[in-house]
Order: sequence, then structure tokens, then C-alpha cells
Amino acid sequence: MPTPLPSVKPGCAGSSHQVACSSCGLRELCLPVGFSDEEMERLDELVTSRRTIHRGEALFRRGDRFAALYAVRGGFFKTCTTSEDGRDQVTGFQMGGELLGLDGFDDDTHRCDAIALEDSQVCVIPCASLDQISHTFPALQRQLHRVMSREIVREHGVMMLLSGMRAEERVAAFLVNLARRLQARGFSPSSFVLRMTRQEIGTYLGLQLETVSRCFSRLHDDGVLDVRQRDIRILDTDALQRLVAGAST
Amino acid sequence: MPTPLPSVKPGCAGSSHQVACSSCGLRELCLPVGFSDEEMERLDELVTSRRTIHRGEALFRRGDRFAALYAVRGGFFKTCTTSEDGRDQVTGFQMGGELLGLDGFDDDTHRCDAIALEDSQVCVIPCASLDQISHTFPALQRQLHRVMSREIVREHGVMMLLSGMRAEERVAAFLVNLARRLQARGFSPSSFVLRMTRQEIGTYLGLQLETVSRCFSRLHDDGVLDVRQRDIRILDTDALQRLVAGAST
DNA sequence: CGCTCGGTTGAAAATCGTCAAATGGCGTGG
DNA sequence: CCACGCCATTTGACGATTTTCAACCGAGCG
Repeated sequence: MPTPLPSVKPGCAGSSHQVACSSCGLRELCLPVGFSDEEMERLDELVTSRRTIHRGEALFRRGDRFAALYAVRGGFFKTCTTSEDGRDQVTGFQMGGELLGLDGFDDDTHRCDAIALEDSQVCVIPCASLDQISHTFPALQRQLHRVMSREIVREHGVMMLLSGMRAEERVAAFLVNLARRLQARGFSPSSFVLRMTRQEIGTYLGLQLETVSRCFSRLHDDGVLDVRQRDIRILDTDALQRLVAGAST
Repeated sequence: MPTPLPSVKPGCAGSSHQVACSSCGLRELCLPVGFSDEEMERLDELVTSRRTIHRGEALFRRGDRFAALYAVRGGFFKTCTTSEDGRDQVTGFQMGGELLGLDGFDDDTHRCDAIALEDSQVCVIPCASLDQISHTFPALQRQLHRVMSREIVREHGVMMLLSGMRAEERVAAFLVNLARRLQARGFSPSSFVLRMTRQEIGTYLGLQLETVSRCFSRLHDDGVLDVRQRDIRILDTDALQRLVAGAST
């Protein structure tokens, strides 16, 4: 790949011999936020293995038994729910430090597919040991609640976007969100490569792929973005944010 | 109110002198699903108080400190998130046995408003004691995870609705969902009273209130519903369900 | 009895979806 | 190394759905 979106911070990447959360570059974004040294050691015992998922492959699929939570260590995922009637809906895009599989607690079965959009790596948090350990580890318990709660709140935001915004505003909101998350991970918030197709952006935003493409083109023409296929450069951050906020005007 | 949607099952209603989950008519739908007698007793210790919320009043508001989870014992609520720019979005409607406040774990602050749409009553589950007790009460712990997970999955469904369906399909899906939940609580699934305005249905479904009204009218003309203001009678359940499924055709 | 609020209905306008065709990368196989 | 073909993307024209604006109705309340 020519201009890859870097997968993880230097010093944390590639080298799979160290599995410790305590030395992971993503720990400020992941589960162990605010843990003491001792708590961090206990977490290290919990997260014992990693898995590599190649581009296009599934980390889990709808119907799979819920065996573990996964923390994205490097790479990029989408989650999508396939309805009975065949249409499928992208419910989120996940990057380094974000958790996958929170939908599995309900009936011990995953309720969506998690697909890698580039070669990726996840840390495995077996849910059996999670159940066991969490009741002697209040901080982990609370953090898990926090993460699930945050996912609920995030989805409120998506519902807001789907419900109240028009096409160009949705695309702007999508880009602003992506930029913010990239920045939090030490990447450039103004220049990046999309890992997903227009189609995937479309089903996430409730738009047809042609509409997504047209929005990109218009933002390009207006000098807000430089779009070349999946290469994005944000030229006017303020204009983008005005678009998002402008949902009310 | 002329034809109220009954608030709770007979035998559980009104009488607020008994606060015990173990004798609540909603226990099969609420938090304590599948608990043993002993576990039920411990839950009774946890849920010590009730609150009555009158129609139009808030159980909590965005920004309020997260002090407790609430289980709807009787009545009807909406949750809505007010964005910075003033527009607000109904993110859900809650009825007996459903939990409110799961958004609060994230930063110990509620992230949405919970408003009673009729005079309602909730059971208070103080989150302090919840934290304390849950680590000595694995079943409660797991059940809480399950409920939060279910909320995430539910929101996936709403996203699907907002993203892929057209107006009439959304309204049909809304009604089918409402009917199913009413039935689970022992009420008629084919004849009920809406507790919310067209406007509230609209922001929930991502439609203008006029569009919602027009959809009701068309379903009425087609003989699928009998709609008189907020009185709904479903005449042709199959047709309604075909509409929901027909999102794919 | 009049007022307000919620609901219904109509007509015009705007947005977005649909269908279709052309372009351009990228990987495969010759 | 080049040609080919596939897939993602872009772009245009048209049509359908939905929003917007406006008027009207009806119920409930002071």
C-alpha cells in the first residue's frame, strides 16, 4: 500500500512479542485508563493473546458465540448488522484503542459482523476471565461500564446525524469525527486515507454511494477538501465544522 | 385522560408500600431476570426507593450528576439528546421494565434528558450501591452487562431504520415495535394510545411531523390502521409487517 | 366562549435516489 | 512489462420522496 494510514504509534507497532497493556502506546485510549501500576499488572494477566485479522476477513460474525472482547491494537474495522432481509448497515468504524464485541453480552452471541478494512491486530480479552476477574477488580468493572456507556452515547450521536442532518452535513460530521479520532492517536487530522469504500460510508451515513461521492466533489469544488479517491486533505477545518453545526440554522 | 394506556399490570400498580422486586409484576422484563430467590432478596435491598414523575417533568436532564439507574415501573418516558445547536433528537421511548440512565456511566453525568410522557413511577437503583454490590453479586453484574449490551443492539436497529427505510416503512416499524412491547407487558398489541406527539415520533424516526401524519393517514386509508388522533387500532398486522420487511424489495 | 396546541391536508420546492455511462486504479495473467 | 478486466468512483439526467410553507380543523382548558 502506497500511503497507508499508519496502524499504531511507533514503539508499539508490529512487535508482537510484548503483549503488555502497561507498555502499550494506546493505553490512554483503551480500557485501562486511569489504572494504578498494580491494577495494570492484573490487566496484563487478563489480556494474554493477540489476533491478526487480514483485510476483508471477519474478527467475528453475527451468530458467533461471544467468547471475548477485542481491543483494536492496530488497523481499522467496520461493524455491520445484516438484517433478515439482506440489507446491511454499517454501525461503526473502529480504530486503535477502541473495543469490539460489546454487543455480545446480550445473549452470548454476537449481533453484528466485525470486518477488518486493513490488516489489523486485536488484543483478546476472554469474557470468561473478564467475568471472573471483574468482581475482584472494581476499577476494571467501572471502566467496562464506562466504555459500554460511551458506546451508547456515541450511537445517540449517530442517530442524531441520521435523523436531523442533510447529506453534506452528514459527510462533514463524518470527516470531523474521523479527524478528531486520528488526532487523538497522534496522526495528522488534516491528511489521511479512507479505509472504507463510498458504499460503506453511504450505509453508515444513510446515503447512497453516489450521494456520498457528490458531497465529496462539492466540498472539493468549494475548496474545503482535497479529495483524490481515498486520499483526503482537509483544507478548511472551520468550514467543515460550520457545516456540522449548521444543521440548526 | 380518556383511554389511558394502562400503566402497570394489576396487582403491581399504584400501591407504593411494597418496593420489592421479588413481587413486582414486571420482574420478567426488568433487571432481575433469572435470579434465584436468594439473589432476589439481595436485589430488594438494593432497590429501596421509588420516585414519581409527573407528565412533562424530567427524571433527569443532560448534565445532571449520574446518581442512579432507574427502572420504569409504570408510565412512559422519552429520552432525548439536545445538541449544542438547539435541535433535539428523541433517542428512545421507555415503558415498564425498561432501564433509564445507562448513558451516565461514561463521565458520571447524564448525556440526555429523560422526560415522562405520562405520570410515571420509577424504581431507583443508586449507582453507589450498585458499584459496591455488583462485585459480590455476579448474576447482577452479568445482567447489567446484558441490559447495556441490549441497548447497544437496540440502537443498531434504530440506525438501520433511519438509514435504510423510507417514511412509511419507518412508521410501520415503529408501530410494530410498540405493539410487540405492549404485548410483552400484557396489553393489547392491536389497540393502544400513543403517549407522544407526532413531532416526537418524527424526531425519533428522522421525519418531519407532517410526514408522520401523512403516513398515518395513508395507512388509515389503506385499511391497515384505524387512526384517530392518538388512538391507534391495528387492523392488518400482516400488512404492517410486510411493510417493515419490504425495505429490501 | 375564545384561545392555544396538536393534528391534518394541500401545493410547491428541494433534496436525494435511481439509472446509466464513462473514467481510472489496481491486480492478474499473458 | 504490458494488456486486460474488474471494481471503485465520478458525473449527468431524471424522477420520486420528503420537506417546507401555509391554511385549516378540532379538542381541551382557562
